[in-house]
Amino acid sequence: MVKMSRWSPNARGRLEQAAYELFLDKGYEPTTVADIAKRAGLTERTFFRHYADKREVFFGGAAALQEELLRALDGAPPAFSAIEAVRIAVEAMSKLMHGRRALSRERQRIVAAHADLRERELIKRATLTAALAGALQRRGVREPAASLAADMGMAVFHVGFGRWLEDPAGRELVDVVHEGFDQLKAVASGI
Amino acid sequence: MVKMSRWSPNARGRLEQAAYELFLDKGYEPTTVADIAKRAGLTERTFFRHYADKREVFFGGAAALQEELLRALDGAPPAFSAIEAVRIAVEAMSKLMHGRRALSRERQRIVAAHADLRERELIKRATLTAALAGALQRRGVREPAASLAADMGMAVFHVGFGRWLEDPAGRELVDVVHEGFDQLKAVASGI
DNA sequence: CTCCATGATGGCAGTGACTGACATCAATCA
DNA sequence: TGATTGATGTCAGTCACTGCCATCATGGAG
Repeated sequence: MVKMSRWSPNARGRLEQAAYELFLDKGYEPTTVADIAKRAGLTERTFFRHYADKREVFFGGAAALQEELLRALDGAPPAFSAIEAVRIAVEAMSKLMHGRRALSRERQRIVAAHADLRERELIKRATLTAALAGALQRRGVREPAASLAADMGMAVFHVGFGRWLEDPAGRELVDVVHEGFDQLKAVASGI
Repeated sequence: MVKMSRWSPNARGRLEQAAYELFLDKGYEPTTVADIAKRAGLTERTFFRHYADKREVFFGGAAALQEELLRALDGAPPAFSAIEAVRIAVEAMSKLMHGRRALSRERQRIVAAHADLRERELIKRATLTAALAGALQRRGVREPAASLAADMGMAVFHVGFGRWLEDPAGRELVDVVHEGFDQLKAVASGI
């Protein structure tokens, strides 16, 4: 039997939905948290029970990315080098963006326009990087190789992501990222 | 002849000094901007004329780093590969930290303890990275090699910086970073 | 010399993000 | 039946940050 609450279900999702609608409509800054809560049929106070702050509502998907990243890394053959394992993990994460290019571009447009949101995005990236480095260490990779490999992998992802959004050929992110690792190797071989 | 102002000189420096003293004394969050301004003999309103926000007072040195980074990159021999040029630039920037290890460690302790400040630090790093990538492009390096090389260089700096702060041997940052580039090459050769 | 523009500052009233404390009340469970 | 739980509401408060206007030495134009 389905549990019935006295509250409308999925408050968190309604808040996220309301936030996106309002951000697209009148922009990020002019939209107050009270506006978002009102549109979701809730109060400002309740918004802050679901999201630590106004920006967080934009980054609900980060947890799923991290799960996939770590899951894939753990699945990489033990014989793989650090950077090969990172490549597997980052490419697996990239597959999650399949079919989301238009959405991603909209979102990126908003994030790029607001320093607040860019800061938050960078911290999400740093968190992913640290998680990746930690998982590499548990795999037996020593420092600073683990941190460097993690940073390099996330750099390839980040650069690839930006190119994917602009790619006129409409390739898949996985493919852009895959190629990025080859380019990384080429650049590094210049030392 | 020296210009005499009716105001005490170096308001900006006094604000920075006051902020550090208060942050070390009672911590970052409990210190209000009004506290800082008062200690500097100014008002809150004036604080915000010198610093865009409360965090910015912590990152006054970033501009000097960027100048040195770009200056050194422009001075690198044209025949150098992208990553070699980046190495020159990042190592030059690293030299600016000479003799500042104790200070840096204090500062890092505060920054690490506050998500706000970590976010701001990441944006400073991203700004440096973007500036470096742009300078590489003006040098003739194409994308995505320029962005990848810039990201790799900043990753080496970042990882090296962390190791430098903890290094029991007390080596210079330049040396830690120099070694970091070799380790980067080793990691990348694993692809 | 007079007057005016400049520029760093102060004062003040506001907005909006975020927090702590307490109340509410349907569902659930002992 | 009665206690507990958990998501929510209400309210007052703090503090970062902004806009607007006033102040007032300095320096230059006339």
